[in-house]
Amino acid sequence: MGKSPAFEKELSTEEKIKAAARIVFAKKGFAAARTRDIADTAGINLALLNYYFRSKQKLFDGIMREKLQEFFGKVAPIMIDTTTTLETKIETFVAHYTDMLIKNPELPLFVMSEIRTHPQHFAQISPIHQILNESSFVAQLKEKRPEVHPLHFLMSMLGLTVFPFIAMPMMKSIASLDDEAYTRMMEERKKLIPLWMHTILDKKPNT
Amino acid sequence: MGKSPAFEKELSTEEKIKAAARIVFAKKGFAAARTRDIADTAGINLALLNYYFRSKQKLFDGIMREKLQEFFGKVAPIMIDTTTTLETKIETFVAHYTDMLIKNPELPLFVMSEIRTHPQHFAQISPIHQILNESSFVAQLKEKRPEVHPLHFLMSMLGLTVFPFIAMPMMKSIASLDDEAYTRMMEERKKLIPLWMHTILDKKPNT
DNA sequence: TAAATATTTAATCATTTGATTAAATTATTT
DNA sequence: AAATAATTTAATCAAATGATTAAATATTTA
Repeated sequence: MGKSPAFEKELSTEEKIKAAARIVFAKKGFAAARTRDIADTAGINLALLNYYFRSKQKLFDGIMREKLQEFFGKVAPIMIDTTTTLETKIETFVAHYTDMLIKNPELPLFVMSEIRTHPQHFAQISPIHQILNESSFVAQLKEKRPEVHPLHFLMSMLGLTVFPFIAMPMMKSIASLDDEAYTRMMEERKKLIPLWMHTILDKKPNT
Repeated sequence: MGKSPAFEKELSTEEKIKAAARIVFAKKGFAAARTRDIADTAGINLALLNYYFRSKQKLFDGIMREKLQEFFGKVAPIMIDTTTTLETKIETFVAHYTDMLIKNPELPLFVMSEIRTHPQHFAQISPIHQILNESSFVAQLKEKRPEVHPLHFLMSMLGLTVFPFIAMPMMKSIASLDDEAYTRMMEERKKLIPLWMHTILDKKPNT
């Protein structure tokens, strides 16, 4: 196959395989990714994949654990922090996630697909379940809007932040935008989303 | 394997195959779906799949075209309609999509995955590109908030409406909800999202 | 420096899969 | 009733794939 990515030098064979696996699994998913694809991308012999990782499935599991940790690992500390205001939490979350997803736009679809097909992998990430059960964030939401289930606001904040990355190819096509223009829109949303979240939180229905 | 779904009677063989294909492809995606899975689910002999559809890929393409049409086919008429207000458009869109996705919660992930891996399939759906280029909806957004790119509001409305279905397994797990409770939350959002969209549209930044 | 260990290679294999086929059966047409 | 067409079946096949293996090479250790 063609030239390997630039990571070919300086990395150990094991790290080369993982780097290649991140690329190929994110792009194609588990079933459509071939071990030959991963070996070619890593620039190594196919047998080494089994030598280091025992099987395709084990390699995938390791990459997925890492990706789930990357996706969810930082959200819990933001939400649990009792020293920050609700406004700060929202701004920190939106800024952090937008930056991470600009770097890894395929991550949400990758992670959500895996959670839908293998929910048991997700259940193992214990910090996630603290978000609703014992987080300062939820306590602050309940205090501000006790009549609305806090999950509504959580999924709205996630929807406003993450969905544009999930729908990125569609949105770029609809609006004829290139990557750079789309990234600029995502940067704009770092300011817009916290503003919107606060207007949503402040707005009570008229009755 | 096992007992076939209830559609086994009354449908032609061709329709049985398509119904089974919708189930298996939505659940597993193209690569992980085996033609034997589809045949078993349809309760027919494997060779009939090729007799009627020529190949797995052609069968998939037909189902995907149908699903893309289902996902996008109704949004354009809502957005292009020059006789309805912006408020009505938002309410109609949210109500329609929420109802559709309650019935087909795996549809957004299925469609978004395909658009990401094969954007050329999406490019063929011409009504979608009318949404930004010549729709009443966008004209109304520009009139109301000329200083904000209308794509922000489109992706926000989609994010608020569609993302909770993409993240449904995750959200159900986090909040320990069953399907029925989650569906009730989605119904609540039919009222909440239009309200939120209007507060977002009405809120200008303080300067 | 020899032995032990780790890594790598090319070849190979078992299994799975999508597709094909000849023959049989059923349905339709003449 | 016979001929034709459509549908179905069981068996089979070629290709691809994940995994294995023996042998060679490189590195480390005593």
